[in-house]
Amino acid sequence: MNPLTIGKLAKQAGLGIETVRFYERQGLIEPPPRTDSNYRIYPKEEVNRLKFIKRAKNLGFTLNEIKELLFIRHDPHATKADIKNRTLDKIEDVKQKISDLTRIKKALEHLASSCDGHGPLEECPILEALNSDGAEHCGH
Amino acid sequence: MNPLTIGKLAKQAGLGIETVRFYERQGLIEPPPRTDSNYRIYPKEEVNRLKFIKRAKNLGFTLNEIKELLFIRHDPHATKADIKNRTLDKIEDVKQKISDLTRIKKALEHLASSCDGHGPLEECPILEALNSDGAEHCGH
DNA sequence: CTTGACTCTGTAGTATAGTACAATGTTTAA
DNA sequence: TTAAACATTGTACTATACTACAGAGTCAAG
Repeated sequence: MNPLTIGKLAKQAGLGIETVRFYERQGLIEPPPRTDSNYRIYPKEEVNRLKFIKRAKNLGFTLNEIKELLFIRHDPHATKADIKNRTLDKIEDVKQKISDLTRIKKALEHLASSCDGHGPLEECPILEALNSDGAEHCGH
Repeated sequence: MNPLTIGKLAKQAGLGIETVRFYERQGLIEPPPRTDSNYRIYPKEEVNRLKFIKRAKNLGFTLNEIKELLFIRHDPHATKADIKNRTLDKIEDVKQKISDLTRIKKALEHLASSCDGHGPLEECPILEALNSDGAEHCGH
């Protein structure tokens, strides 16, 4: 309906043209159809895939991990149980990340609120935010 | 009390020795004191800093961002208000990450539960997990 | 109908974050 | 007391993820 050239696609996704072609070479997006003059033409939904890749990268996923996320339900030889297991593994990874980030957030909030007081800045360093067990925090 | 050589430190943090020296060159950890024979000796707390770096990296922070997190309250020329503002910015970043991850988690949980049914796998792709506004999801 | 902005392929260069020596010196444990 | 297992500096190499051309062809506005 409103097919996009690579330049428009890249702009809408907030990426460079070269990056889009790079993602195609890496198998993160499908090679799109071409015009008679060999120009790539993309459906507008491709913008969402690129935005997903961009944000997932920001969350610490590598391009390979993102590829797995994108294609997890497309392996025709995998059983539902296989897919479920792989999905459950990924859910665990994501939960761990959320938990780590939540602790960083708490440490930062603690620091921010200590900027309101009159004494010196709290000694409680952000360091303690990610102690391996995530248990106690500055002893209060 | 129980100072560590670089090898023991690296092992306890789950990193390579070369990586620890690399982080020192990058300013992520302080150059430690040396023995008479020029060996680095670390207090055992240094393990926590390295573990923090490791996990923060896994969350999509670059080494420079991690450096900022680690030293945010150590700039002697910054006012409390400066530090507070920088901290509030970082809190916003972290909140965005948590929100993105929460949506990925929901999409994965949806996929996992669709693996239990008898029909074909849900078409709902993980793609929609990160639509820019994060609004609707598969229309159910 | 031309000029400027777009596209193509292919190759090469960059930034980040390590990783792996080589050549040498130190510690430790049999 | 000597061999292994550790440490030192310095340099070079790698993987990941772009980014920037060159040299060519294509499209769209004036």
